[in-house]
Amino acid sequence: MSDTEPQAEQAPSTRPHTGRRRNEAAHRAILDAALKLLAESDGTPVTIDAIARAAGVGKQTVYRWWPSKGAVLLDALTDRADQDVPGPDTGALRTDLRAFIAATFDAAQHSTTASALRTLTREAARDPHLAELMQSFVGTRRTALRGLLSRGRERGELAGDTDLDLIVDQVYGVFWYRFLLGHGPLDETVAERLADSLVRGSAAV
Amino acid sequence: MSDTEPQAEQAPSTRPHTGRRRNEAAHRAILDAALKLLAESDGTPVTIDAIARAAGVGKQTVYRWWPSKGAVLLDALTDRADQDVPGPDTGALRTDLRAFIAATFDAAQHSTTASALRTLTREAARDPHLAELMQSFVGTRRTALRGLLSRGRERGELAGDTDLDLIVDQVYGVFWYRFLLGHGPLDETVAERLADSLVRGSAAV
DNA sequence: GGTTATCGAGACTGCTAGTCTTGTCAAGCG
DNA sequence: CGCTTGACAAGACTAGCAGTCTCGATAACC
Repeated sequence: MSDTEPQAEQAPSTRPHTGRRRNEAAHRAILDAALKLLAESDGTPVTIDAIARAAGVGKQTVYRWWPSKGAVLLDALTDRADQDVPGPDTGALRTDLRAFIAATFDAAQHSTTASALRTLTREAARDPHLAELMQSFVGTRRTALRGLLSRGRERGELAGDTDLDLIVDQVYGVFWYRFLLGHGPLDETVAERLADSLVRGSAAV
Repeated sequence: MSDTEPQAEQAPSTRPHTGRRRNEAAHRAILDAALKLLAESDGTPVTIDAIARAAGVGKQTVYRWWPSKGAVLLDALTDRADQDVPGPDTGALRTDLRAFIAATFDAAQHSTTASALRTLTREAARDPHLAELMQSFVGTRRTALRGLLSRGRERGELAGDTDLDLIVDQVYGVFWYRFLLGHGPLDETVAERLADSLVRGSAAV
């Protein structure tokens, strides 16, 4: 059971001691180890002990820089994940929305990010601190989508009384629901169908 | 910290010993205690120890009848929750859907069920066994909704190539998303807007 | 050159799921 | 009647994990 993992990253004793200065190499090793374990474990929780062992650091070193396990995990994910939020502006709501949704679905397909995100979500269910951190991570994207919809409404592509927040939640609702349960596809076809029906459903009369 | 709870249900020593026969009173006491704790704890996990103590039974008695904590919790919820799935049939898809969604939203508003369901979901994130049990619980409702949509499509109220599963997931996606995060309302107005835009979005041409 | 902050390692606390133990009690069987 | 047996309440125990604390080593800083 103790040797099932590829075992660390070789770095344990290699890394030079930096005395009273912060050891940036250790910082990186922790993030790398966290991301690696997050990506490998499909669903099963990632422990701090495992991260520390894989990074070749003491647990105290982890807790010196991050307040909780959740913080480490989220940091590891955002560190690598493309932080750039899609903000397509093709001039037409339907195509903007198609692009946005497709990009969102696509980003979640890359297996490394996917299993990391899945694990992170599961952990967030128990860790309020992490849940809060994830809220702000997700908030950025929600805001971008809302802006995109708002532009469309101003151009008259959506009815003036359209509930934009509801549309945002329909998009992310479907996304998370399928992403977490995995009972239906999240491909480009679905993205287009969803975008089209959302626009039609709230089109100006 | 040990006396914050109303403390048990008085029954501990009151309940008569049934010797070699199963004690149905204990069975009920466990379910009642589980539901009560589930309803009281908003978010914070419910422990088996707490259930056993509140029911005045030994932990072994709990595990004699249920395989895991999750099984007890789900059993407690389904035992009380209205198991009847809404299946309105008004003759028109738009009104059927409005009624179905409104009923779903409404059922989740009753505080007892709501916090129980929320806690249960959080636990399911960590307990695969419970997650599986919940799938079948939820599956019944998904099937009912899909049937409702299918009827509408057959009546020509939806385009023939409509992706019914995507609509189902939009409904439950929005529901769970808002239910768990609580950032937006789940009232009748939202139910109607959602139903209307879904029908319009996939209406036959 | 002494102080000080970081480091790796790992012991330790506290919490919880699930198992095992013990002594008790009544039902069923002879 | 009296012994066996299964369920029961209580709680000790194991195992796993988050987060804290301790310790000896090391190098920066004054």
